[in-house]
Amino acid sequence: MLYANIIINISHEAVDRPFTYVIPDSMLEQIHPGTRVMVPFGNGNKDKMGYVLSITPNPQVPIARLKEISSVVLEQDATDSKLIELAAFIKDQYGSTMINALKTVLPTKKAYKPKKKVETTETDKQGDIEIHLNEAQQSIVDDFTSEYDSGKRGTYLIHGITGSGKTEVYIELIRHVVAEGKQAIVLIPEIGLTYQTRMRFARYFGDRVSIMNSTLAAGERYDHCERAKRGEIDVIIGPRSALFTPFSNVGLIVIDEEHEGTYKSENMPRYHAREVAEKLASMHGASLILGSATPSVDSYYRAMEGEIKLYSMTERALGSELPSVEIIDLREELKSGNKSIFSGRLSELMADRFNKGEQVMLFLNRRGYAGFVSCRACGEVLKCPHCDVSLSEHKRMGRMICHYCGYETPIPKICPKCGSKAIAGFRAGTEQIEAEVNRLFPEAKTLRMDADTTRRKGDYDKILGSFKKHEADVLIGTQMIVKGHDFPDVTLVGIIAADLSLYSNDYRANERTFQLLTQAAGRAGRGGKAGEVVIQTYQPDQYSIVKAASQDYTGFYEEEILYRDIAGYPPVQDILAVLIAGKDEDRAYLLSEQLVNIAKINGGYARIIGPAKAGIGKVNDVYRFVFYVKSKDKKELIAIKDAMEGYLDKEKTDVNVWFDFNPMNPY
DNA sequence: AGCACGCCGACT
DNA sequence: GTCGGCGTGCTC
Repeated sequence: MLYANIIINISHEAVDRPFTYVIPDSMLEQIHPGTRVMVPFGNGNKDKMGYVLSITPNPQVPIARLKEISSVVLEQDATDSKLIELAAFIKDQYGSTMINALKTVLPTKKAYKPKKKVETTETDKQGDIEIHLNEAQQSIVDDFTSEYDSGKRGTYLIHGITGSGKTEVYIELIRHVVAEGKQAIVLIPEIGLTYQTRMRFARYFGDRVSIMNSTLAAGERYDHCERAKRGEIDVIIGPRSALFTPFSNVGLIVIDEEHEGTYKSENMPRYHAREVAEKLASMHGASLILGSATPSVDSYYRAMEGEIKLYSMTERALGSELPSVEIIDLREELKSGNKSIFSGRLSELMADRFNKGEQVMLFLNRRGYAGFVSCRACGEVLKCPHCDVSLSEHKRMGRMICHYCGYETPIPKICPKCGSKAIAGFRAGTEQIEAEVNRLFPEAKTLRMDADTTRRKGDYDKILGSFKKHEADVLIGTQMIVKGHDFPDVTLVGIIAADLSLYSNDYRANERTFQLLTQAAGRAGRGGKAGEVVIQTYQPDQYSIVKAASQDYTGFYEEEILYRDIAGYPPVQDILAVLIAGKDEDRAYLLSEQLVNIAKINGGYARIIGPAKAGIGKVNDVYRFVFYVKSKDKKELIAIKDAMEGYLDKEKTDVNVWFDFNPMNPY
């Protein structure tokens, strides 16, 4: 006998969980995850509509209490059942409860107050504007559309250097599928679209395109969903959650900047938008386009293995030259007595640009004025009393902040341990760079962009807009200034400390460094003028830095994949991280040992590393342990995860367990 | 969300 | 005695 776990279509917290029903033999064929059924519910046995989540041979509830499904709904809502099937996929792949998977996938049913009307674009009407494609762009469009028209579907990777014009290619491909009455989903990294790109899409698709903001309120998201359901839009552009737009017939999914870390969810379930998009594409019979100037090693590996098709664009669309890049060895600078943040070469070039009235971008891979505060007399480091990490200094606010739990305390004047006054923050931050620029070039106007100066909605656009209007000579910032913005007057990019992103103990450190440097360098010389890039580093021989300087992606990839292969890291092997957290340290450790045992019993070739105290062993007074399971066969890892989930279902414990496949950050 | 069960006030 | 108030709690 088979049973169905069903969620009742009532929008209320209290019944927002599955109920089990007997599947009558006559319905066995028709019932799958996502099927809409009618079931008797509640004391009055009123017929309610529900969605089948999953099918199981052994129900959790005594069989005597179960009722039968009364009927299968004739008109199946294809979009809803697709999304539920997608939720089931997410649950299976990443490990989570079905409810959590559903919550990430289904639009909020909550009613919303229609406040201000949606921002309207004051653009030209949809239609026939030059799109002019160059040869490289046109050949991709031709190849893709001919495959598409012959009924072929699949995943494609467009490797196009910065400025090669990927957006125009996307627009052409989308136009092609939209012309067939299908819809398209375009994913962009959380950081948002530039104004120009937004305008370009609006120009081609008029009011048939909807752009989701990453700071979207629940009500607004609901509105997008309703419009999509009513068939009022053909194209949705948004962050990873835009995948869950209830379209009836998706023809194409585009993931721009596919290497970006924001495509991996940091909440439970920790799904990767790339993988979910591929599943969604196959459900709809759609194709998936991945695009990047610096493809993820994961995707490029798949292209090299012949799993997905690779397109390359190696020239800038407007024909401007790639910038010339110099690597400056900071060790030599120190030897020659230069203690400034800027090397001699960088300050020389900055002076030159200020004289010419051109603009400079200074990039630092570090947040705020942050960094730990330590005592130079006794060596004491200020730590969070609740977490196993050092506190970060936020000078402007005069406070020390824990980036893990939010704990705050004033910046101390004397060392709490020995009373010395020699207590101070280390490391360069964007604030310090700004101060240094002001000191060396008092006439240069500076703008700073980092987590502190972009706190409010609109700050981001304001700073970039102001820089674009040339209201400042220098833009100093973290990661967020390197994303695809065109500043034609920028002819110099300075990377202050290229190796900062190498110091994390994470296998992706080199990949991340290469991507950041390549993208930062790509900001220089986008107008007619030639650009120069200065990369300052203490490790001038590191391959990720050398290859970024020569803008040599394949060279980087070849070195990187060699290392991944030897070390057994993704994409050559898959990793399942299991995080165990509990207030009681002993119980948490005991459970991690039990789970390791289950992994050993259920795994054939999988290797297990741990359990060990997590890198950050305590957060908010909760103790954390971690172990990793590695295998060349992802299915094996999923089976191990399923076995552990089964154990946890039965065991009932106050210790929390999370799964994370191919984690983006070490635990 | 619905619907029943439940334990106290004013009604035939 | 008993009809009905809606507070509380459960729904496979």
